[in-house]
Amino acid sequence: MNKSGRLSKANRQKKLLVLLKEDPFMTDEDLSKHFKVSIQTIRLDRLELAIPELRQRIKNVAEKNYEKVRSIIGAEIVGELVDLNLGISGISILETTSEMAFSKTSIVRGHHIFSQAESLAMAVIDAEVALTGVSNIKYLSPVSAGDKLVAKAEVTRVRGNNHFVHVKIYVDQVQVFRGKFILVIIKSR
Amino acid sequence: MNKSGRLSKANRQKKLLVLLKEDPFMTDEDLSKHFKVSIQTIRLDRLELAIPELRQRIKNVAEKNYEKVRSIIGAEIVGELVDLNLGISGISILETTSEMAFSKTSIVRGHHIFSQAESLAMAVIDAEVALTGVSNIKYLSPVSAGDKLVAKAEVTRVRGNNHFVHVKIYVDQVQVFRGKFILVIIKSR
DNA sequence: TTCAAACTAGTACCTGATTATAATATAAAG
DNA sequence: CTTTATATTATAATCAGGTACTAGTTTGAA
Repeated sequence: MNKSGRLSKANRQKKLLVLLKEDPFMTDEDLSKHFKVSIQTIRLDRLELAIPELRQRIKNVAEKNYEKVRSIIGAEIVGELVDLNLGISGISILETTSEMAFSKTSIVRGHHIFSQAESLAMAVIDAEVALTGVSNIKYLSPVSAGDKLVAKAEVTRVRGNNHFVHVKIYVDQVQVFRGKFILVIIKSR
Repeated sequence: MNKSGRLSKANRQKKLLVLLKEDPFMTDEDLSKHFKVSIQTIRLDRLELAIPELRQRIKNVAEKNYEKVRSIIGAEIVGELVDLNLGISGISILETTSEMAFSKTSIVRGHHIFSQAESLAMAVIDAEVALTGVSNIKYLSPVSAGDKLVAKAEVTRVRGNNHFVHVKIYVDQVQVFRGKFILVIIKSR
């Protein structure tokens, strides 16, 4: 820090990145006041760091989350369906992120794993809507944020409207989850 | 529709609302081309319908979802914790929305219900992080979008690091779910 | 002291708007 | 057919939050 109470360029730019990550809604003017430098300096910093302007940043946040909310909350299937034999088996992949995990341990919260399994189980049943009746599940070992979950579902038995689906989830070939789902078909396709 | 292929004012304004709900990222210019009217007409429409300008709309989307993504994906607990006796019992409430349900039937996807149960089970255990080991769950009857889920958790047994938690979920006093969770404490508080 | 890096200042221009005022088109009614 | 009301379009000035560029000023270290 120099005598006028300002930070060095490198220091300022580092803090700028952090600041904008936390609050992407700050104008150059806000930032110039915050760092006690001119607007032009902020602009130069953004240019050097390849940080887009306020409106673009807001738009990015909007688009990213617009997508995200619709694909996560409203997903018909959690994860990405990579293989499907309707009524027989299916495979889905879910890339876990730090948001899905406990911040202290980076261990992915169980319900994300469950969600992938359940939605895959539903996807393999060839019916307009199936509803989970009963399931028996076991988490075999903890999953860390960043792990790529590969879920494999197999229909093991069909008895009337009841479909028994077995789902196993792996991380690098190591099984981390298994679950038995009993799905009831509401209405056939 | 008049002879020049344009819609009536009322009709256009109705469609304008729908269009912007679907895609809030359209400029006045985009809209004027879409409806084959002048930009000024679009502005008058927005004024009459009290629709904010593009940038404000984008900002709204950004802020709303910024919140949402962090509170839904990153939630430590799904639903709202309304009562808690650490190590003994707890109650949480989850207001279901149409996004949590299958669009065709409005039946809430099972994993949302499971998530509420699991995260409540974890909350009642007095430990820094607990991890679900095994659970046996049953969906007793379908939940419709808009239903208010009241989850009640009770610790039924403690054996070393294993905690047995029973969770029941109700809609209007009627039970819709039950689940038995075995939680393993990783590290005590 | 000097010299380059860092910073500041100023100008012209851009987009997607605003507001206000005026002109014109269209449809319905007298 | 003309008047009137409503709807639409045009025109100009202004704004925020920038970009892009040029030019000048500080400042700290050699």
